[in-house]
Amino acid sequence: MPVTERRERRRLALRDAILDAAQSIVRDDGLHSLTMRRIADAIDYSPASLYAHFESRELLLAALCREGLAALRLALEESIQGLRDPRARLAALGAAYVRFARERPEMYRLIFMENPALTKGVFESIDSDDAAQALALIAAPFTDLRVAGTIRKSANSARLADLLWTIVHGIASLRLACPGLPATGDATLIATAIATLVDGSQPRVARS
Amino acid sequence: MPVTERRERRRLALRDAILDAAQSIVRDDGLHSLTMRRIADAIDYSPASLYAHFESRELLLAALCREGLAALRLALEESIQGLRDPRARLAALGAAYVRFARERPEMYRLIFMENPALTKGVFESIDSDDAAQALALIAAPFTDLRVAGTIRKSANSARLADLLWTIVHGIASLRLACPGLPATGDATLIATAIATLVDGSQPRVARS
DNA sequence: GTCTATAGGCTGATAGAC
DNA sequence: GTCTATCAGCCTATAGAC
Repeated sequence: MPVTERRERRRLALRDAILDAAQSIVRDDGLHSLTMRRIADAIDYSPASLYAHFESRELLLAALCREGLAALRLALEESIQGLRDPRARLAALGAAYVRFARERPEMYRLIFMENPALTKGVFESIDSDDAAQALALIAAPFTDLRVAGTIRKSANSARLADLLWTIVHGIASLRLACPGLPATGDATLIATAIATLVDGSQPRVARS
Repeated sequence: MPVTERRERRRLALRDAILDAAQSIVRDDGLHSLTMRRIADAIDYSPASLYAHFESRELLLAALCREGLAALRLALEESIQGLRDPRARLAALGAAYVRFARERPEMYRLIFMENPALTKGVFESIDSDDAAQALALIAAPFTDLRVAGTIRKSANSARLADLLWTIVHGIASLRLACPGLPATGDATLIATAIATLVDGSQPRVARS
């Protein structure tokens, strides 16, 4: 209620407006169209004003990146709401991951394909353990499968999760990079991946 | 020996020199440092001269991209020289693929992570069926395994090859994008991938 | 084919008035 | 905090002389 608090709220609102505008520009016209001038135009401010809220374009991109990563984690979480079967959860997670990349390709590019320094910085920034939580989301079903005895006791669920992440990232980034390749569709790739990851980790039995 | 032939040879030599210079710049200072000016400086010509050999920067990049793709295919071919065991060939191919991306990160970026239009154009250009041949290289061992009865008759080697490509591309591009993630090392990821792809495709047997 | 010169853009960021 | 004006730099590509 004090004046300074009101001011602070206004300040944050403008900061959000800047990030929202940036997001729209990235979504509509791609990452390389995101210039300070274009953001300023979109919110009807002068380019110079932006520097009162973000020290540099680089830091603005990092903030955008963090928002995107949080959105990705949310999409993954929502995808497994109500699913109890571990295999079904893996399938849902894989599909949701690839769908996110398809629906927001430029955001996915920003997070994972643009600037290693940016990506690394965001993944290391403390308030964004979104990454770790997302990976934990993927690892949990593998642990369940191991406990249930579907896959062998020696199976390493963290390693399997890393591998599944690698696969869905591979699918997503290949789609964004060379549309049409590989020829096998998303759903088939994901299904084959999960089937072989699980079957290939079954308890060993004697074979004829 | 006619004059025109000599001239043509000189012309091609200069074209190669341009591409070589471009390659060095990309390798040393990254893709975004590759400007017509810098190439011209490197070969001691004026920037304008380059346009006598490449219509535009875009077409120069496409030529560079094709060279990179050919080099990748060559690296894959060399990696399996003398290897007869299908599993060993798969392992070698995977390792060689990821090594290529690690050793020439900016080239890998150019081929697969930079500009979808560029990548698509290169993959569609007729003289670069390097892509198809590289994929065939990966599919062959799976076919051998099927013929040998190690994996089941219904296994689709093209699909498994697509999946393995997706995996190694996933590894490669994650390494370039966020160094250190995932925590599992390249070799382990590749080994786990191949082991599960093969084991997960074994003939089904009765289980206790 | 190669040159010089330059057109015609764009960019991120800052100084200083208000 | 926001503005105007601008710095200082980069870029691709072309015109026209030789």
